[in-house]
Parts: sequence; structure tokens; C-alpha cells
Amino acid sequence: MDGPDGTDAGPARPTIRDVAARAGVSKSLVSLALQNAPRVAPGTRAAILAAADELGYRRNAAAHALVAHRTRTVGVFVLDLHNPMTADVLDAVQAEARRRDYRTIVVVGSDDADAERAELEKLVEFRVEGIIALGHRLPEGADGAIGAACPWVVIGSAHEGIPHLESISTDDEEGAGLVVDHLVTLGHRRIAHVDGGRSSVARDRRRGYRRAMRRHGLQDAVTVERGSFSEEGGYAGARRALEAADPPTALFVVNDLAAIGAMAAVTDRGLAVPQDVSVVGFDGTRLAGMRPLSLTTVGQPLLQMGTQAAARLCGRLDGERLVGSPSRLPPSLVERRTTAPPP
Amino acid sequence: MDGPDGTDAGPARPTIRDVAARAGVSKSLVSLALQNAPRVAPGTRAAILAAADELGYRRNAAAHALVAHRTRTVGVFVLDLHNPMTADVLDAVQAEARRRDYRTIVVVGSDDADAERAELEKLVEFRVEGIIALGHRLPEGADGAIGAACPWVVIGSAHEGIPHLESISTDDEEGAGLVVDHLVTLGHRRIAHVDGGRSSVARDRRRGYRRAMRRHGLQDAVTVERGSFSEEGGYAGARRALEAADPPTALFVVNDLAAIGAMAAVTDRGLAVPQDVSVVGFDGTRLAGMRPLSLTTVGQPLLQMGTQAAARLCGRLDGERLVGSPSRLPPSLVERRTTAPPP
DNA sequence: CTGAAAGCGCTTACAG
DNA sequence: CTGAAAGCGCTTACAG
Repeated sequence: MDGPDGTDAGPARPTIRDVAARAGVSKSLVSLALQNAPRVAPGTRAAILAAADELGYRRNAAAHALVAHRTRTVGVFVLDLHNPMTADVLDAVQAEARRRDYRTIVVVGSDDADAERAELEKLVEFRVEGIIALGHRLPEGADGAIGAACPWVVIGSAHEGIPHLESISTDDEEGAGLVVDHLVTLGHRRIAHVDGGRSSVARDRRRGYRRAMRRHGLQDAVTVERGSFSEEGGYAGARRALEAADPPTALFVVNDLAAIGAMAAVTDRGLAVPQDVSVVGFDGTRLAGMRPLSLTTVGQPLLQMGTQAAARLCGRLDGERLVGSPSRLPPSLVERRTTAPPP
Repeated sequence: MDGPDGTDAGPARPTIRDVAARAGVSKSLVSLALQNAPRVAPGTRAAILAAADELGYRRNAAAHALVAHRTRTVGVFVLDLHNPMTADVLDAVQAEARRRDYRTIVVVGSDDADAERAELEKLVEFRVEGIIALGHRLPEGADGAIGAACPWVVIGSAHEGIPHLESISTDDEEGAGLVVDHLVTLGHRRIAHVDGGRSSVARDRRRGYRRAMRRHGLQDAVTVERGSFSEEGGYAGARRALEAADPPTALFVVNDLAAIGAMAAVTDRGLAVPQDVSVVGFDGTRLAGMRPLSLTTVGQPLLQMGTQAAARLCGRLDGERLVGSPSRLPPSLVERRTTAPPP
């Protein structure tokens, strides 16, 4: 059981050769039978299958990949496991990939750019046939060699004009506009935005906020506080906004996760949501919809986005003719219990 | 760019052979140089490295695995991506695995037992060297061939006496006892338990609840409502508990996620947490600790558990001598804002 | 220090 | 219908 080097590698697994010996046929025939090739005699096939079963034979994926020149594996880059959006999308991606008989290898984003780059290189070594990236930014190194090594589908942020790369995302600018419209309709004027920093998604949401404020004649009330896509960022940004001389009556936060942080900041300030301060997020995650949170937010069809991403990538790998490109999806305002008229 | 079958497989990647040709040496020497073998002449090595770099050479993991008889890959089975516990643990697992130069392949649990079994088979085909399982139950099929195929480390549920399998978990029974102690100290007597069904973890927590109630002379107040480890289960179980003639003043819910659902049920009933009903979860997830939730819960050292699991599994694969087995970790009560004296 | 050869576990023409 | 042979991209003795 122990290898010569003392490692616990387990017993060597049976190979096609062992199956052939047991069934009394050649390796070739075993391979054929296992592929359900039609030209194997029924009796022979049965004997081979029985032998394989008895030995607990499982094909060696490495050997298969080597000769097939295909791995039927796609890499999935996930920026932040803690973002509840991730689980919603990832579930759908995995289900669709599985349905199309593709395997997935998940890589998680990191603060360490070099580590992230190294993980991406490993994906190349594995010869993934495509990559799905999920999050408000691309992985570090995506613009390098790996970027061109295989097709990409990015979920959640838009990237136009990059070859081999498709984006599936919501119109962030429009979504931000919906938020401002909603808050203005409720009577708010001092609406602050806790942003997400320098990513393109953050930029689009910020721009949508600014434009909508201007459209409503509220350009003088525009306030952008630096935040991030995490609870901490939302908390810090909201706290700063609330400390202002003339604090906002509503906070539009860059995403649901950060909005949860913002709600904490409001509470810590001794204020109530939504009686004193309204809070709006972005993403439409399942979690933020749950009652104790009941966050008003901008909904994105997360499941469909995940499904569509996997379908497009795998479809492309399978040589399907894909018409058009997935345009930006329309956002929708999901009104729940964290917004109310200003005090 | 397009393969003969119309698929978009991309250009063939350079092999060791291409590098050898470019550097004017043999394949063997390229292989040696790439492994940093000492017996390659410095000048030759530099030429080879340069050639590899120019060609964008990346080792083919399949070919390497085939000859190395090792994949340096471990499978990670994750029962539920939506459970916030998952992200906490998974981050730590991945970081430690990466630190030890192991790759991970994540497999997500499914309601479809056959699909889950099939995913596990794929892990065998990939020749993962070990498996880390995370959740309140093992994957479907874990007791079959794959169970013996490689070492396992299970996080979050205890399984004793199974060869090749180690568990890292909290003492669930003791944790449940801490909850009851806390609630009794606050003055509660009608404490109901919303359980997690038939898994071993659910059983242990249920048993801990029952025993502690008895210890406090509250055997007549024992009420167990069927729930699950998800929001929905917590919601349904809590609602049933609250509809009773003599409703509980406190709910001990099987985990944090279900406790969030239970809080929703309390609110929907027109009651307030914790003024009317106290709610306690189990797991100590980061998310449940955030202010808008501020759930009182039983803390488990999730990060350490993840790190330890990966360290033990990879250590074992690397032939390290591991002393003892990871015993059950002590739970701790984390008192936050969802518990208060009964009305 | 370097190269030719064998082999890892599979698949795929090619004969028979 | 079946088998012997070549080859996928690598590593590792074995000669030189």
C-alpha cells in the first residue's frame, strides 16, 4: 500500500491491460468496447465489461487526454467565494457544464497577483479548453498568454473587442440609474454612492449614478465614497458618508455584499434602516433577499447568466454555430424593505 | 485555428520537442533543464529556458501525470456552495493546498445522487491523490470504490473507524449543550430545536440539545421540529414551532444558514428577534456575524479546520509522519444580538 | 554533460 | 470482428 518513497499512494489502479488479460482479449478491443464501438462482438463486449467491472477499472484521464488532444475540462475563475453572487452563478455554471459532459476546475482569486497568475498557468498545463471568469474584474494575467490560449466567457463585467472573449453582464449604468430613480421617487435628494473602486464594473455603476443624479437635477448632491465589493468596503464607505456634515438619507452601494456592510455602519451609527437611511445594493443575490436582510437591490438573472455562460463556452468548444453575442442583459429594480421615504 | 471537426480548439501548444529543436538539444535535456536538474550545463540550461520562454511552452499536465504516477491534485467535495461556512473553509483549504503545491478540483454536491456519484468517479479518473469533503454528510458513493481509492479528510462531520478517512469536526453535542445553557441562563424554558434531518451532524446536535434540556430539568419542554441545513428548512421548521399552542421563546437552529431562515419566520409571524423570540445558530460563519444579522451561534474555528484538513491530507500524501489524529475540536458560544431574556 | 531508447495508459489507423 | 503497432508528451534509467 505504501510506495517505495513512503508515500501513501494507494494500490496501483488496474489498466486496460489488466482488463484485457482478464477478458482474454487485446488492449485494442478493450478500448473499443469501453467506447461502445459498434464493431465489437456482443459476447466479447459483455466479457470485457464484466472484467472491467470486477477489477474496478476506471479510465486514466491523463492517458486519455494525451491521445484525445482534448480534456473536456473548462477552468472557472471565481474572484470571491464570499460574495453570495458566486454561489448562485457557480451552481448554474457547474450544472450546465455537467449536462454537456464537461468537467470544471475552479480557481479562486487572490490578493496575491503572482499566486493568481500561477493558478492560471496551471490551468494551461491542465489544457483546459476554455475559461469562465466570474467577478467584477478579470484574473491577474488574463491579458497575457493564457488570454489567447483558449476562449473565455466572462460573467459580470463587460469587455468588448477582445478576441476569444465574450461577456455576459447586466447593463450596470442602467441599473444604477434605476436605483437613483427609485430613491428620488421616494423623495430622497441626498443620495450618496459607496463605490467599488477602480474596476470597470465599479466605474459603470458610478457613472450611472452620476448621470441619473444629473438627470434629476441633483448634481450638487452627488457624493461618491470609496468602498469595495466586500462587506468591509461597504462598511467603511458608508461610515464615512454618514459622518458628513450633511449626511445622506440614502446609500446606493456597489453590490449586495458591500450593502450588508453599509447596513451595519448605519446601525452602528445609531440609525435605522430604512427609517433613517435607505440602503440599496446591486446583484440580486438570493441571500440578500432573505427576510432579516430584505435588501432592495438591482436584480440580475444570475442563474441564467451562469447557464448561458457555460452553454456558450461548451457549445463553442463542441463546434456549435452560435448566433450573435450575448448582449448586455437588462437590469431590474427589486424593491424590498431597506428603502423608504426619507425621515 | 479551427480543428478539422470545426471545433475551436486553438493552435496546438508547443511541446518539449519544439523547445528542443529551437535550442538545438535533445528532448531529454529539455526535460532535465525544466526540472532544474543540476547536471545540465549552465549555458545549455539558459538556452533551453530562453527557447521555452519564446515559444510560450507550458508542460502538459496529462503527459506529466502519466509518467510521474502522481497528479499532485486533491479533490474537494463541497456539499453546498450557498452555506457561508463553505467559503470560509474552502478559502483556507485552497490556500494551504496551494502552499504545498497541490492543485484542487472542486466538486459540488447535488440533489441527484447519481450525478454526485458520477462526479466522484470523474475524480478517480483524474487520479486525485486524496479527497477533502466538506459538509454535514459525505458525498453519495463515498462508501463505494472511491472511498478506498485514496485517503479522505472530512470537515464538519465525524466518522470514526473508517480506514483512510480522518474527520476534523467540532464536538456537536457539546456545542448544542452550550446553546441550551446560554438560553437557560437568560431565563428561557420553552426552547425548541429546529433540526437538520437525518445526517450524523444533525443527530449529534439534536442529542446534545435533548441531553442538555434534561440536565436542566426541562425534558417536558423538549420540542424538535424537522428542518434542514438550508434557509428554507430553517424557515419551515421555525414557522411550525411558532404555530404551536404554547410557542417557544427561543429557537436553537441546526446551523447559521437555517437560522437566517428561522429569523425570517419569526419576523413573518409579526414577532421580533430577540425581544419576542431568541434565535441561535451553529457554525460561526463570518457572514452571520455581520451586524444586520449578528447571530448568536456556536463558533467553530473554520479557517483552522480548512487549513488543518489540507495540511493533513497533503502531508500524508507527501509521506510526512503525522502524529495522532485530529480529535474533535471544542466549540465555543459566540454571543451576539439575537438572544435576550424571554419577554 | 548529453542523447537514444523505453515506457507511462490510452486510442487509432492498419492488417488480417 | 480482432490484434499488433505506432504515437500522444513527457521522464528516467542507461550509455557514452
